[in-house]
Amino acid sequence: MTEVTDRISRRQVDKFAERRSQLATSALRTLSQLGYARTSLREIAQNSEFSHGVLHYYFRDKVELIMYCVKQYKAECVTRYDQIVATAEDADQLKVDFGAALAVTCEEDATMHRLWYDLRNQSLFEESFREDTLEIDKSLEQMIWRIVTTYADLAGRDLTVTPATAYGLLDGLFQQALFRHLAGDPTALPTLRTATEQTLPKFLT
Amino acid sequence: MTEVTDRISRRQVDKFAERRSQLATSALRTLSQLGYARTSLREIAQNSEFSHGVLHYYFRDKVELIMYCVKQYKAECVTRYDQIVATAEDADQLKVDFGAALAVTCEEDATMHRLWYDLRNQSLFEESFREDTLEIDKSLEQMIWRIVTTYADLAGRDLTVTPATAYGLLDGLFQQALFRHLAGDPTALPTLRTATEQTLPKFLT
DNA sequence: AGGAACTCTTGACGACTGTCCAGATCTCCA
DNA sequence: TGGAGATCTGGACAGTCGTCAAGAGTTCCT
Repeated sequence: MTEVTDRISRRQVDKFAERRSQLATSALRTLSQLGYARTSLREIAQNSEFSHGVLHYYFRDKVELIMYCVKQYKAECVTRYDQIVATAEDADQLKVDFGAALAVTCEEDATMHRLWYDLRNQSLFEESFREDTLEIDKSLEQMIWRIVTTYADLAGRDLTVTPATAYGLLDGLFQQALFRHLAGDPTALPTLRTATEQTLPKFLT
Repeated sequence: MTEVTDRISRRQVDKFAERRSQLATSALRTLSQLGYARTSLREIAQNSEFSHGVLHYYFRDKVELIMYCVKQYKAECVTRYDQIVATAEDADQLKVDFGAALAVTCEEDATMHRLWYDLRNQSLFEESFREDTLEIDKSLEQMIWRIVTTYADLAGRDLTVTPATAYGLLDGLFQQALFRHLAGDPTALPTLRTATEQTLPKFLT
């Protein structure tokens, strides 16, 4: 008896979770196109295959939906450069690969990155966003730190920056490149590559 | 005749400009508290001594009002560190003074800085914001460049960064500190100081 | 003193928002 | 196959939004 209802409820839970994820994907697409300030629940529903009422069947309110979206986005992000770390053989190659990877995602995922910066900024005004945003930011910092420490290891040198500083500096470069790229500046991405390659060595002793 | 009407119209123009500026100041206060997404014209008017209708007497629409606000904010910003540049006597002093000044404004003007980052982000979604935002960003870059070149001069060394890279890196540090400070992290401001002091030397040969 | 021009208030408008709910539709087990 | 529960629709709700305009109030010159 318990086995059966467990199986049932698990299936229902899975289906429930699947639809939540599906709706979150639609929401992310709309959010990344319009930004937080201009995205309404009706707009999200219109870009999905459901009506607007269903959003409140799967999410308590707008905040819960957006937070679910942000967390789903996080999972995609934090492992983005792990392969570069795993396959790097020397410091210079890691440096070049990392700069190139930054430029690639800056171009391909531009709207998602711009959404991330938008939502991170919203957390400065909307208290309910803050906790999750800080958690994601922390994991991004750790992701950068894996790159930087691997780079130092391969170079056989010590680091002169803290994890937070390394993340702050590189995030500044990336954000600047994203702005200029989205503004139509064709030099934004090459500049991001060279700036990254010139910055990483400065982290070493 | 022309003289008189000129005098009149100039006085009227001045009064018109004064009231615009006054309304923009109210708007900036409200915007910095609520953020772009949550600020309405009625809210702005309520935090001023006028009714909401007057906003459309002095500004064509919401976009023109906010752009006027941003430009007014710009004038306050770009000369912020000029005195430090003017009075600096050696590189180490400039380094320390600059880090301290960043930490001070990060604390005292926290809500205005958060508004700046909010509006700069909006320009990634709202095309009409872009031009002015890029212009302000450029002047901030030049402001940072004045600091950095003065620092290199006093140190008697050459620079290894472009103006854009120096701005991107330092802006990343500042933004990170602003986030953590507003999130209640008491180490944010001391960390900003030390990180700035440790970063500036990395710009030199 | 009168009147023209400027300034401001007030209320209205249509559109849009998040939320909720009654009921239609679907799924799936007994 | 029937019916219970899960899922989904579409409309209604009370608010808020930007915008506008009619008219009251003010200023200031002749």
